[in-house]
Amino acid sequence: MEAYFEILSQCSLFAGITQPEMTEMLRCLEGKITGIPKGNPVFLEGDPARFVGVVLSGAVQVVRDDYYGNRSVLTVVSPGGLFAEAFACAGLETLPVSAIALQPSTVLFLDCQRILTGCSQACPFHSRLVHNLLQGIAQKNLTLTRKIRCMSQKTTREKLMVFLLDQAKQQGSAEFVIPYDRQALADYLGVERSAMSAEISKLKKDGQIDSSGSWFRVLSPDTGA
Amino acid sequence: MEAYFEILSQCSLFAGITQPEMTEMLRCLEGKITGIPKGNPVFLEGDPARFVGVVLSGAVQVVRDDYYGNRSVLTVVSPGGLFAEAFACAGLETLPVSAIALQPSTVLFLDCQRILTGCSQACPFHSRLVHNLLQGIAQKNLTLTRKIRCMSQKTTREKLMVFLLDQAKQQGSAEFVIPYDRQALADYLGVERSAMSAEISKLKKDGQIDSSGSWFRVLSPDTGA
DNA sequence: AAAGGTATGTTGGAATTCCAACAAAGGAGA
DNA sequence: TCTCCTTTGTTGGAATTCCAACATACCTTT
Repeated sequence: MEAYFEILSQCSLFAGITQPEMTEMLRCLEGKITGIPKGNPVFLEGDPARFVGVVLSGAVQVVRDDYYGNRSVLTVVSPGGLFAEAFACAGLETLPVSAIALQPSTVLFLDCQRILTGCSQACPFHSRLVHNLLQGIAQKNLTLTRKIRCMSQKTTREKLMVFLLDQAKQQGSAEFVIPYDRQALADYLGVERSAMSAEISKLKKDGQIDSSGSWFRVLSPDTGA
Repeated sequence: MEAYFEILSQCSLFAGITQPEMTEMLRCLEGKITGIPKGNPVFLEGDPARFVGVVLSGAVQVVRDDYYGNRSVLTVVSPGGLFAEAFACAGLETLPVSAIALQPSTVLFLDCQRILTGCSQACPFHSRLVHNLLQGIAQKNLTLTRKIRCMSQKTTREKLMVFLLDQAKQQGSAEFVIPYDRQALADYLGVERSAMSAEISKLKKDGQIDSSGSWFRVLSPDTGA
């Protein structure tokens, strides 16, 4: 278990927790480490949603089947990544998704109730763990909300401007660098890359923004005042 | 404070907590009840994001200003509703939004750290409170994810089908009733109401679905097998 | 039953987006 | 430096969506 300390320390769930604390904690939580052969399920839709998973090695793909059984990939989780935490914390009885090992993988399962309830020994790190869990889910909440705000705009131009103004506000400056290339930005906004590129050009021509690569500047609108 | 028991008991944060427990808890948490005149701010952007708010009476509007100062309404919170919880839990130092009382309102503020940390008296209801808080945010997470899954589809038809298949799966039946009228559904999916109505008609004509009002049935696709 | 109002369905042209194909601009490696 | 490959920008026609206007259905009130 100690072999995975480095990976675990990168997991948001264990932020600010040292190795000795972590080993004690894992014992206390009765965390279970399981190896899963490539292509095998980590869990299946309908399984009880009791556990959060941490990928220790390999890669795990979370997939969802619609009513007809058409499968779509939701996420791919790398070592250090957490998964299924929202389902467990939301109080779902069963999982609405499946997870499959893309490579031979090692996964740490933690009982969500055990994380929340705290142990009889009043282990002092439970509150930290809960804090981390809550913080992670709340942050994801904010990123999802931001994305929806962009995607809700009607036109590509509006989606872009909402995104860029949000970045400017977040980074506290009219000049900033975005963490996406054009294709990733288009995917994020839910539009066509080429159409988006064209729109960026138009925004530049119209004097609304300036940009070069992943660098942008939003220009003060001429109020005419 | 007891006057608000009925409202508080409807708040997701206090689910499963009885009145005597609640009064003890509020004392323990040092909850502060404040009256806010109509039109006055409940809090302003930039204020420390330490508190979660519960509307006890009136109505509170959460608004966001973009980089240029254009204001947009994010939510309107009614009595029993929780707000600012994601910001406080995500660990933001300052609030990225403002809140304004639409009517003369009463708001209960709770220190988020105090909720999470637990009190020295080992008040037995803290864990329930944390559980409720986490569960609420996790559930919101799932609803946001669902919405994004629909909105990410390219065409109105695909958005509709993803939504309907998701409903069928959630409700465990090919027949179900949706909790939206046409306008609300269009807003949810981010499309035009009239275009969506037309698309529903087409889907019916194509034998993909059957519907009447808020009742829908998704029909098994003819696999040709 | 009539009238008014609201929600829903339908339609046609304007506007926008998608799509595919290609051009241009870098970057990495030989 | 040259070549190959990836990323980004540009363009035109096809497809889709928006928008506004109107028709129809349903519900409530009188």
